[in-house]
Amino acid sequence: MPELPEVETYVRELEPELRGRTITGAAVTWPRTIAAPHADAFPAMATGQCFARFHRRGKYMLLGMESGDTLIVHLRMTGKLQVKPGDAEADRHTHVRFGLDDGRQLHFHDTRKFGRIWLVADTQPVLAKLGPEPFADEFSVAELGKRLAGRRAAVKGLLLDQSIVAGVGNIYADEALFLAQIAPQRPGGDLNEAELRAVRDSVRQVLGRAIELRGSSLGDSALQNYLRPGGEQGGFQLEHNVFRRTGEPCPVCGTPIRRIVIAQRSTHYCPHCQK
DNA sequence: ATAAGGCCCTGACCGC
DNA sequence: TGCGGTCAGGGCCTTA
Repeated sequence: MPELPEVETYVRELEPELRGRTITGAAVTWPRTIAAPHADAFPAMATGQCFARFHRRGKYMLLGMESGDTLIVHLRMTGKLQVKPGDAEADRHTHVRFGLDDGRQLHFHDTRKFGRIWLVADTQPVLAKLGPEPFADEFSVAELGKRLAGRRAAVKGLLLDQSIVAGVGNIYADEALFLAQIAPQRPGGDLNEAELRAVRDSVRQVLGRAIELRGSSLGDSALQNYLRPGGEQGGFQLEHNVFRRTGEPCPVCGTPIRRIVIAQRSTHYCPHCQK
């Protein structure tokens, strides 16, 4: 599932492909994909726009246009944004197609149909609720402590809350808590300063390494839920310590990795190393 | 304010 | 082989 490292990879790899290209047309075949403007108005608003600089905020891709508008793309579970040859067919899971002035196409493909696209002049309303970027100074130990203070919910669930820190999803929450040696079911408000620092540092470490390896691709055959824009796999799945390794030995102590459910999400951890 | 549960979707997978 | 039921999972919405 695309989280911050996967979205960062998309932004880095798509910008050189698309920058300077002009959209010559757009077709929407699953209207709910378009969050704004209304799907009926989307093709006309997109047509004629030229791609400029790309950015990322949390798990949102921000494709800046020369006009100042921004095409915001959230891949959610299974979304993919891929540049294709001009004669590429749209399969049943391709819900938005853009024509480009170099003859190629840009396809938004999404098996689960949870992904969303906005084309807006002002990104602020879409991004307003997001917490700090993990690599920003604003994601300090003190700030994290303030956001977790008094919270009784499990720290794992709180790491998935995008208003606490932006960009962490199920894979990286589990991997960060393993590195931090914190049990995922611990109430967030119970962490002391050293533990908060361990969580903060581990989130950065795991996301940074995953960006270097261009994300995690999990082998779910047809549901292969993350591929880079060119269709290649990322490499961080080879370094997962706990995620989807239930029953396998902990790489540190050998205790079998345990799977539990927290906040309706599968959670994987080492019951010996994580206190 | 916080927490918990439902919902959107589809394909994989399981048991019979 | 075929079929029905269950599950995963991010973000948003509703309910308590």
